[in-house]
Amino acid sequence: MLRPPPIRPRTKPPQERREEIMNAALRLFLKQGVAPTKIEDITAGADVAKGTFYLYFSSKDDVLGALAGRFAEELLRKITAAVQALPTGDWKGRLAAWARAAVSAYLDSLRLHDIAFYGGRPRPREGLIDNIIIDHLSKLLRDGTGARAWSIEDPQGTAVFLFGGLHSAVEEAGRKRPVNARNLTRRVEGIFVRAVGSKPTTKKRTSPRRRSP
Amino acid sequence: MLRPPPIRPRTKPPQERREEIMNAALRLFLKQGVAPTKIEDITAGADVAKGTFYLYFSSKDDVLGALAGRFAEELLRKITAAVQALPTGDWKGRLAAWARAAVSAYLDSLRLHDIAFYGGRPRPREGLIDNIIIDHLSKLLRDGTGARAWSIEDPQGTAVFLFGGLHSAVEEAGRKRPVNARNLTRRVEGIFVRAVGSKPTTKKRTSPRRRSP
Amino acid sequence: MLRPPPIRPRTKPPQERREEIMNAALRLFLKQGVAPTKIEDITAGADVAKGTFYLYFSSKDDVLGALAGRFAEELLRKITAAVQALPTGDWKGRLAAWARAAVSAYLDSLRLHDIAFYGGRPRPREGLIDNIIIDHLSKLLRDGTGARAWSIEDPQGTAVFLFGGLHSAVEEAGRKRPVNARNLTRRVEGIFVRAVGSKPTTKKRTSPRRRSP
Amino acid sequence: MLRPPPIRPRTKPPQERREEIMNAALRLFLKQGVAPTKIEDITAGADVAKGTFYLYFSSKDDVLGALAGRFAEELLRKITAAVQALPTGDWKGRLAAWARAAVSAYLDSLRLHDIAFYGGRPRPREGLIDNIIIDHLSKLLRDGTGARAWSIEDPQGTAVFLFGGLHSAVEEAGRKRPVNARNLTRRVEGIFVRAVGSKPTTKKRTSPRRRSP
DNA sequence: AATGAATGAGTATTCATTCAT
DNA sequence: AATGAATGAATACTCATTCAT
Repeated sequence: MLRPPPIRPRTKPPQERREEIMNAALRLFLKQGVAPTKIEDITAGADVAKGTFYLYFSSKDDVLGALAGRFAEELLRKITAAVQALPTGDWKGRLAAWARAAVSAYLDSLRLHDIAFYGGRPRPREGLIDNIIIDHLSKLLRDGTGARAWSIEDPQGTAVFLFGGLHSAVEEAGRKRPVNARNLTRRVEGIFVRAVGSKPTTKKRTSPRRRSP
Repeated sequence: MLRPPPIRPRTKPPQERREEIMNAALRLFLKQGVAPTKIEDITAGADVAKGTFYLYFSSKDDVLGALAGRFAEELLRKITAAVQALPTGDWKGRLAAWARAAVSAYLDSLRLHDIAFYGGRPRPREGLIDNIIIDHLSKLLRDGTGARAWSIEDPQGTAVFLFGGLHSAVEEAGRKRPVNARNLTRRVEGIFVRAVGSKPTTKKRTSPRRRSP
Repeated sequence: MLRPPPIRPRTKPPQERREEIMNAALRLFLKQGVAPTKIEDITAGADVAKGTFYLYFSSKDDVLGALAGRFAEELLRKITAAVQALPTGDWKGRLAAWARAAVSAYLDSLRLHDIAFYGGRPRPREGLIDNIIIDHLSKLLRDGTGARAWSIEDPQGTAVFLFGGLHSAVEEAGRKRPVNARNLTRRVEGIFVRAVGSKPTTKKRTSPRRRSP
Repeated sequence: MLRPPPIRPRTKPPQERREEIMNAALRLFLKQGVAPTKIEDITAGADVAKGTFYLYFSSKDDVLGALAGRFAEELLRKITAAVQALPTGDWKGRLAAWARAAVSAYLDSLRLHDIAFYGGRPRPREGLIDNIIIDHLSKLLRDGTGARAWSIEDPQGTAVFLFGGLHSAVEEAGRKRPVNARNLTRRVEGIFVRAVGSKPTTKKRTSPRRRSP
């Protein structure tokens, strides 16, 4: 009497199952976005029954969280390794290494992070509406370069960076009201100006605060 | 035949109705996030019937888009005004003004932008998972300040800004593959280092640190 | 151009729709029991879409409650009418009328009440397990009749009644603990004895518990 | 090879395991009702694995049945013992003993019986919808007492008993159609009237109703 | 005998969208 | 233009039951 060989073992180490489900979810989230992905898609992708999903996660949001956590851990590990490879004294080097490692890790998984954290709409509306703002900044940077006020190699990329940073800073500030608008503004303004390669315009401002002793 | 005068006019100028619906939607998106907001919530908030929504918009995504457009327009208007108020030659001033205006406009509507664009999850779970990464960067900045490698007043805020910028830059890059990883990395690295108050590390760098003249 | 005549009006007075759904639910609950009846069965029975159910009720339990309320109202109306038809002074007549009206109303809708209130299992297990207890009481009543201790026409029916009453009384008592077991016991005992046509065992009980004389 | 002695014996006498499962089920049925109790709750309560349940019972209904059987047996044993303790000739005494024993046994396990047999909804909605009917009867009994038509010490309790008995009688009748409505009505009516005691027990009570002091 | 991971049919519930009035 | 009752496809989630170990 022939018995079909048990192709797939009925049970697996829990951690392994969990990982498989997470991986299937990740794959689908990346491919089609979070919202349009149904629990059933995930279980089909992981080759388990629907109920099995709920043995490991309580909802789609739950996997999303697990995915985010996993990503953050890995990212931190990479960055830490990169920074520690440099001598303690080389601060700029370490900072640069930090940036490099982070960019690299993100590039490795590209849209993943965004997706994991923001629930990544299928495609942030082809052509990001922010664009009109970023383009405006980009033009300012380019014009300034033209006028030799500063020298920016890639105005568009820089504009994107600055805008993204600004956005984050304001959002973060909004998270802990009341917002000290003056401080926030000064700080952002300072980074903008320094980032294009100049000192913050200390001029007129009498003394908002600290003076060199 | 006497008709009691209609308390609420059954019809209104279309533009006005449209605005009312948008405002109701905005209010709700801000309060509870986009996904959990039902069309019916919006119409209830705008004090119109459910069907009326579809007279002005074709879907929730449609209002979201309209909201985003309106925000972007206003933002651009404010920034432009601020920049144009300065003399053409004052490039740094103009850049600073740009930043100021943008921060200010965002603060005006705080979470709005993020919500409108990212479908804002109810609240990125108090304490943004990115935090562990940002905290790491923050510590690096603080340590460097302690070691007088640079001088950062607000390491946490700066970390948030830099991380946000980095994130945007990578994301943007990912949008138009193939990514020139080398360039991207170099650019981000450069902004990081400049932002903390130094020139990009030209490697040859004789003096790691700026001295006050 | 032929238009199919609108057979079924798309909308109806809310109260009417609600009634139709309740009626469909009742019909099904009676036929197959509450648990096995799916919401979809109900909507199919009422010839409405599934969603319509939730426009009028929030769950199956909700309809069940509405059904119970409706039944109680009708029952009360019938009883009240019957009692008021008799002269105020005729107390026994009124009590008898009460009983008659209640029995009659229940018979009208037979299993309905039970179903509405207890969620009526499809069939209280053909042959009610209580039977062995009731049979025991029934035999006692019959034996007593044989011994001319009393005269009971229908021992089985009486046993059912007494057992049902006893059950209700204990259950009700259990509802408001602490239970005064002594009182409850005395009361039930008294009704038992009176119901078979005698006076309660006259009070003589001096001590709470029996002693040998 | 040394194996640590198993703390909990992996196997037990079957009868014992079975009892443990029944007890766990009973406890849960009493606490939260039958329907909301999951098989898994039961096995957790009995400290066995899910699969073990199916080694002893085939379904939830199966345990329910076993529980009911066990209860009926015990009840019958107690009643029989109580009745047999009295001399054969003392019929009223025996009837009274029957009632006492039954009440006592029920009180011992309070809600158990009802739950085991009727699938006891979590709690027949605090305040039994029947109440409006029972209250009506209760008022009639009280009024009659006031008018010295009879003397009922506890009108509410008596109403509960009579209503419960009536309900059972009708339900039982409905079980074996065709119903002889005339007989049923006469019988119930008779019990009602007898149960309140034919003559107004005028005895001790000086004034039937409260007077203002 | 006992376990508990895995299964998947069964169902309740939601909500964007339509359309007769 | 406005309404809101009605729709029903889409989906999340449950839980009794099985079975490989």
